[in-house]
Amino acid sequence: MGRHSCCYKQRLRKGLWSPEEDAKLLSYITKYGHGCWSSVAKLAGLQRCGKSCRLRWINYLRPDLKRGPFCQQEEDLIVELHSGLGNRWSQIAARLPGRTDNEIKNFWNSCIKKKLRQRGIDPTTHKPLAKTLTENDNEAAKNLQFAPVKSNEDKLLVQSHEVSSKPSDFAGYLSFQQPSLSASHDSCTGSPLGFNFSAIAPSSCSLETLTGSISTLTTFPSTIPAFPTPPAQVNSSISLPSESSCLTSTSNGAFSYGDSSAPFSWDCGNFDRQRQGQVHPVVEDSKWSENPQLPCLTGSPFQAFNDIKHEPVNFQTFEFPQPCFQHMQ
DNA sequence: AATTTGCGCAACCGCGCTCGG
DNA sequence: TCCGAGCGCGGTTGCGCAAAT
Repeated sequence: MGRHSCCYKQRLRKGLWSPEEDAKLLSYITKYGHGCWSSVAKLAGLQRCGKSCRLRWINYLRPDLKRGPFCQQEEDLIVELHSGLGNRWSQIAARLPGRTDNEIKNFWNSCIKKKLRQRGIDPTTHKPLAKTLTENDNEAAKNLQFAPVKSNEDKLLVQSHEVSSKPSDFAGYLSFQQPSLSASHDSCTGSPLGFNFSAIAPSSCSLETLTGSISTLTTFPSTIPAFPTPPAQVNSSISLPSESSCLTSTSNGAFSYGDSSAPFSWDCGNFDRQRQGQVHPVVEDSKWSENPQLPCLTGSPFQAFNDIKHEPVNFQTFEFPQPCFQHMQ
């Protein structure tokens, strides 16, 4: 990446156009027409490359530009044309008088794409997102309740509130690789609440497709109960909240507190479901560190994904001996 | 009131094509 | 046939503003 070669060589201006530059270009082209763009720049007295002048004229100064928001008819036409032409914006623009390819491209990327996804349509293929599911899948999934917990570029975490659902149920509804699974439990009673699973979409499958596959299985709740966000810095001991959703046991018996959208989560080691109570987290300033006052053992380090910064985070598992747990009741 | 976040849009960038010397 | 300049296109970036926190 760097300055466009022609601009660099000739020390030409870049960036936003000033009203004076616009006036010069408009005045020149109105009088003489554009002809060769590289000479337009010189003859109009502009410190710009021809390419920049051409773009400014086509996308902004041209007198036949329509401007203003797209109407519904235009939007429908864009969708229709895109289904046949794909991302050939200039060809699409040729069918919409007064609109530029750039304008249509921006409108597509910022608005139409979103609308199509909301309607369960893949904006690339113009086909339903859940095309991999069969009628049987949808029928069988009717009784399941899903709630998306958090998604990132290639990973989807979904929580089921249906107690009776089994991990194998979820795997059956996705034609992707076997998702990794863990159970969630009520922190007070220890009774199962459901399962969490994360599925990693293969490269051939977009996140939208994956999300769409799940969203068509059942209706998502309009609001997802928020997990409490852990404080950024913890100096003293804290109590595990009593809300069942805050405590999630994992397959290896460890438990974690916090949700995947928090900057970090706490994984405090083996948790005895019968022994709810207070623990002393050893998290400080978003990083794990060992609190010397606590008699904890360090386990194997592992890696998680920080959904805020979109980068991997290294974690350390801490195993607390029994005295670290104080009964709530 | 200050800061952060999200979004829309203008402009840039690199690639590929065309055309003339 | 080759080469370079110019042009057109689609993808991407980054600025500025408004909304949210």
